Amino acid sequence: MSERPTLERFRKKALKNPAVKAEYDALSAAFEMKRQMIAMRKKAGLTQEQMAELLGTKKSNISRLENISSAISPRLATVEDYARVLGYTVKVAFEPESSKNI
Amino acid sequence: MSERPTLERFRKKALKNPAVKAEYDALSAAFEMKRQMIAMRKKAGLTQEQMAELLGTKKSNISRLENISSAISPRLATVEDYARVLGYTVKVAFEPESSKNI
DNA sequence: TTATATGTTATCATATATGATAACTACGTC
DNA sequence: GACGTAGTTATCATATATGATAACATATAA
Repeated sequence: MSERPTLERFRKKALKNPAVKAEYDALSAAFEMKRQMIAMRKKAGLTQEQMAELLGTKKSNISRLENISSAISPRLATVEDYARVLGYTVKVAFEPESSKNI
Repeated sequence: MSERPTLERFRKKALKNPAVKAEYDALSAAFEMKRQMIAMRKKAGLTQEQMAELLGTKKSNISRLENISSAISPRLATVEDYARVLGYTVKVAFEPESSKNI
């Protein structure tokens, strides 16, 4: 099996179009989330290397996790671990698409 | 390499203790999130099988995703896909642990 | 009873996230 | 220039999420 015809597949394919990717990033939860994660880390006065040590990993992995342009969609547990060592908890909320301007 | 000494490892190990697991579930973002996901699907009047079709997968996978007791920590993209077909967007928020009672 | 619908669970295969390492850029500072 | 700091990127290995299939439980209806 080479390609699975899922929404996920479509997503990956569409993201190869730079214009689509930019639009998608702006809408994706990951985009704003990563910005918040970086802000939290910096507010705590930590470098990626220090953050990596707190999480038992390496700075390169933290960089990948925080990178906006990264194609990875992290596991919820990874985001929770990151937040926890900074003293935060994670809340996931769902908003109806129809409610455009909150 | 058999065991990686990460927080994730610790988490997996601790979860084998039922009491720890119950406590952890109550605190984990995934716990409440999955409850919301199920509620959204039912509000839309969809079965797991219909949901699976919308997402290009199978009902057994939807069941696993929605299952509270499941040890899986889904990818953010998976949660977003699930929400999208139901007409929702996903927001991830971080709350300081010190703010106990919101 | 026999179906049918809905959801669960187990298993295996595949895709993807994550870990580790190394090399690299860019920036200051000396 | 050399040196250190902070972050990035590429690569490979491993862990885990996800896909598909099948079997199962349970309820409801006929």
